[in-house]
Amino acid sequence: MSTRAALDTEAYEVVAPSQRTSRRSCKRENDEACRECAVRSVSVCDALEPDDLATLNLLKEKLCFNPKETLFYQDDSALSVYNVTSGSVRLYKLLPDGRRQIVGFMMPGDFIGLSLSERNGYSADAIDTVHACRFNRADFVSFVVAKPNLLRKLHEAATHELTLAQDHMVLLGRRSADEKMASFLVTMRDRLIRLGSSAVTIPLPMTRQDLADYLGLTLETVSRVISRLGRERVLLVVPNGIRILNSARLEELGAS
Amino acid sequence: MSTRAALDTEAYEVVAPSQRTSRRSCKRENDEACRECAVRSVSVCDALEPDDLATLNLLKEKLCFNPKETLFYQDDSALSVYNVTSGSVRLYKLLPDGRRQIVGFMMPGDFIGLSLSERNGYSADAIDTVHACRFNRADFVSFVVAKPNLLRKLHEAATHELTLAQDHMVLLGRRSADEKMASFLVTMRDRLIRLGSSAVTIPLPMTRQDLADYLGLTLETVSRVISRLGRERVLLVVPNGIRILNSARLEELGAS
DNA sequence: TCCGAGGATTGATCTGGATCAAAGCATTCA
DNA sequence: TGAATGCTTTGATCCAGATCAATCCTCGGA
Repeated sequence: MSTRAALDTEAYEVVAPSQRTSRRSCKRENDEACRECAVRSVSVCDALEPDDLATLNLLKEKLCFNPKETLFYQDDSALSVYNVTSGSVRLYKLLPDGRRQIVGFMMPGDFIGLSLSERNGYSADAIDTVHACRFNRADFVSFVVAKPNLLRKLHEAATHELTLAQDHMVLLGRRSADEKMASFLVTMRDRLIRLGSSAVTIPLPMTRQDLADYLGLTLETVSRVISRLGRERVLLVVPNGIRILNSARLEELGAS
Repeated sequence: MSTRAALDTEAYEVVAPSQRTSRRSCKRENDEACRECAVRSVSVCDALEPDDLATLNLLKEKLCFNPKETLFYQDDSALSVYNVTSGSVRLYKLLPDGRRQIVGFMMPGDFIGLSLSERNGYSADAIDTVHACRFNRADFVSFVVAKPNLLRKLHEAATHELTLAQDHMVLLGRRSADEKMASFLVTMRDRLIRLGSSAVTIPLPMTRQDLADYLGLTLETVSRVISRLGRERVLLVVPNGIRILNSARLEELGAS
């Protein structure tokens, strides 16, 4: 059963998925080949030799999603898998009464659909404008079966995500609001550094509600914590992001 | 860096790992071949043909751990991977100040060390008496590389664990104490049913503190919730376990 | 330039679960 | 048989974060 109906009536407004009209502003850009892909080195595709990369290139469909547009819904049949090339995506699960837990933010180079399973375990929406490669799941699975290198890479990616999930459990189950925020910012900074950003300023395209649903807090608490850390000169709130002023203090708070 | 030092001085008393003396009461039982293994059908080994199973059999070492004995510590170099054949294991992460989050309970058929990575992402102790097959990690990795079937199975197991981890995040981040307990019991019951148990009574070999550290609560809250559900005739506390009396009510509370 | 909508912030108050404290209950060992 | 040890339960109180309720930006469109 899809959670689409629930979504439409709940607090989380989204844009309907898979409708050509809603993606009109973003044209297809299939001219860009996998071999020239900017995020290849940080994504699972890096496991492939030039020949196989060329084959993969034929399977891909480059798409663009507008802010708030939904890629797919939890429990729907999983027709596709995705590789994010730019922008940020929120992955989340909803309880029947509308409570939401964001289980991850996906960024350039991240692969969505590692489980290769029949149904989506969560919903996914674009936070800002998102570019992604889409693959038909069945085609992709067939391709993977013949490419042990790629399967190994997918397995590595899956176990890496599992490690992140376990860290997230510690955060949700055992940390205070301040620690949650600090830990999130430190993790985000390190992730951006790995993506090649200078990361003095951390861009936060998501709303306070998104942060709250990621950290297991309310949006008011997130706002208060950020304000307090601002007052303490640990960070500085800038438009669409946060600048870290006192990295040592933040790391101390977020220490794992 | 190992968290062993922290453990020794903290509230969670454990038995030192890898000392032959502490395992003296459990003799080696390498006579039991993989092909006759009771949990094979529910474990990753099921991916192997008879020939390969015989090879794996030579790699395995059947071990027994006493209650509270530690299999390995978080952050230590990962020398082995394990397949649990009987008993229960807690996997947990510790914060520097001793706060603990249990990230999973492993039961017969479960594989520990799916990530095949260099270091342990968590610590693991036996809860009750545990029997497990141990494999040298390097040997196991070499074996896997030549067996795509097994790699596929490991990947499936990893993504299944990821799904469980995501459900656990929802539980930790967005559910009340009652819902956490109910959801845990329902999940445990279904897991036992899949293992072939009747599961009218759910054995709980772990302590209230373990449950608390799994659910992101305190042991007092766990005790109070169980007492309340007992008073409401939803369940009955029995020695070393819980009997579900009102399954419908429990499922309603634990609904996802 | 003003207006409206969608965030974000801040304040006042409430409460679920934590914390502190004291029994209670089995085992095991002397 | 008693007493020590290691859970578990129950009670009293406290507090971090939730909830309820105004404002307060900020930015895009008229």
